[in-house]
Amino acid sequence: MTGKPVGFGLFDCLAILGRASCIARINRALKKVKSTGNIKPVDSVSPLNFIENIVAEDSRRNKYRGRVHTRFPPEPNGYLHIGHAKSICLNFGIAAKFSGVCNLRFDDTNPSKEETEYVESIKEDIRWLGFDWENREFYASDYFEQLYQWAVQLIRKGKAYVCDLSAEEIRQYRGTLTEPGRNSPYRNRSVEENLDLFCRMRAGEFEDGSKVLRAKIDMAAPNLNMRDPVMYRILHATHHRTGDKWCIYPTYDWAHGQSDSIEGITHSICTLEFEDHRPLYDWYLDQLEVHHPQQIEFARLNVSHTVVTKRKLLELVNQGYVSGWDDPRMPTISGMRRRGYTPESIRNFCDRIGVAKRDNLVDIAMLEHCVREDLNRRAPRVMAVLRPLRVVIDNYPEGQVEELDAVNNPEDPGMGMRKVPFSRVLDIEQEDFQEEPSRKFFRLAPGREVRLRYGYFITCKDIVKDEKTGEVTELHCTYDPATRGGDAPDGHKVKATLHWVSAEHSLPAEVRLYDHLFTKADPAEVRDGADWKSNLNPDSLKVLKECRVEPSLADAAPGARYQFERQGYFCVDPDSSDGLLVFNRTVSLRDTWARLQKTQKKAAEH
RNA sequence: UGGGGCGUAGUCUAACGGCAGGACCCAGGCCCUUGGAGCCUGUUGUGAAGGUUCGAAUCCUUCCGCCCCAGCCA
Repeated sequence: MTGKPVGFGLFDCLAILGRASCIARINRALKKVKSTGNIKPVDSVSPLNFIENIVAEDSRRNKYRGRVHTRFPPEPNGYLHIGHAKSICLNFGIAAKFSGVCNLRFDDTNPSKEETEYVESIKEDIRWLGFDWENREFYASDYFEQLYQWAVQLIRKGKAYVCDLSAEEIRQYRGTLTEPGRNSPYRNRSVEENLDLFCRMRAGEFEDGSKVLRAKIDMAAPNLNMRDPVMYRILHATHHRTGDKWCIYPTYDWAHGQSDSIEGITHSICTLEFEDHRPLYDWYLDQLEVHHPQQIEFARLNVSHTVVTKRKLLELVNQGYVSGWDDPRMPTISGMRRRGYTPESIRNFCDRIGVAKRDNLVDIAMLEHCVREDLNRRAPRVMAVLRPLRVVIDNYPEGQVEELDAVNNPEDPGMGMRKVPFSRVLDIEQEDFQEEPSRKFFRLAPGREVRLRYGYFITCKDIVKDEKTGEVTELHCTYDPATRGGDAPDGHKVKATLHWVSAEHSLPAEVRLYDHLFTKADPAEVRDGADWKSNLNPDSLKVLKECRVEPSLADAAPGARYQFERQGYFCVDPDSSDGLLVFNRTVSLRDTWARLQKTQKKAAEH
């Protein structure tokens, strides 16, 4: 007998059944006793996704000596978007979970599309999201010499050749999905000739497009990627890092796997479309007999009512449909940052949507939920009137100003209190008054009493209208001095509480209201022949210039986030100047009244 | 049509031969000085048909549907 303890605890359970199954059992058991006991379910550890399961298993079996090393490999040809955030969270997250590290590597193999500006923005965005690659900042262009030497090695093995076919001819020789390709007439050049030609390609003796280096694999392979893929092309272009040192550049397929290998990556995580390329990467690595990372593919993220491909985002920027990569309507990290999203909310979103292999279209409501949830806990409350309607309190002493106490955040008493000035002339929200109140509208109307938040109960006594338009321009009300702070001593209740600002003390502000960028959940869904941009939402931006905000906002700094009570979360835009605050609406509050109105309207239509 | 992948509520995702669970959305209720937040309740699901099994989302067979690949882009 060994000296194994007799007790049977959680860890034995874990060891025998596996973690996930064990937690499921415990939770099931707890659910049964939930009504009787005060026990919390075990949910502190979110279940592992399928990639993490693979890594966990590799770790357990001591593959790569238990080492876990991932990388995030962007091409610096555009700004990062929410889809990249998913990949970043995945790669850095796995490294963190399994005590490994994650590299940042720029896959900069195409000088004609890549720029330093993109490199800088990518680094800023990853840092802002909260991830740290320490000193592991790499570039595929760092490996150009090694890649070249490896290409020479393949030529020597008779596994690569210089081909003089034009791009068009290569396409024709490649065959189709159903028909095999034909061998290039240059496929059987001697090793010596290939070596000489490849060397002269590097030396700049040939025109762009006149020659390429190709792997010699199998022109009849059912996988098109194996039909003698191009490894090097001639490109007399200036590279953002290597300048004019090179005039031949490796293709992504030739560079990517070896770059991972050089960095000692254990798990190369990428998106589904590279699944077909894996046999090619494996072939290269096997021919070279170098470290062989394991590639695992997952489905890229799609989000409803927006587009998440760099190509389309670039098009929106270049054609002026948005103001730039950081337009707050863009699903880019920089756009979302400017819009007021927090890194925490984005990371949380990436956690919740999970990782799998099936195509997906995540409802943008999930993203909005995540940022509301975060900002609800953290954003200080403040009062702002977006579309002002003048209210005069006739029985309030002229010239009197009271400083009323207001709570900064009911979710967090630690955020303290502030003073808000109250006076005889106020502004309230236009939509908080109806002359002829509709069904279930319980805000201000003639003869009705409501509460002004942190202020007094007021009753609407009279309406002033514009003689020409008939539009209500001013309300005359009376207040009940006994209700200061918002409570009636006799205990009587009012059904509505309105936000307000003091006309004399409030500050002017511009507010930018954003809606979904596209009207359709899937912008690609178009009637025959129409462009995806025809689904652009014409009302995705509304600018309100007559807004008034409470004076405590005077020193609000760009980037600061607030909840405008009863309206939503707003973020100070860098466009703000000394005289004028500019706010972006990050997301509205959940609005049951608006939803009610919608259903009422629908019911009326039918 | 060749190759590669994928089908679990309206959406996303768990369950690894053993009670189909969670989140979002939606609907209702409680509470309330935000029609906010919070709390409670509810509706809806294994693409289809066979087979193996005491037991199938899970294994097998057939079928159906969707996505990716014919860049010297990544």
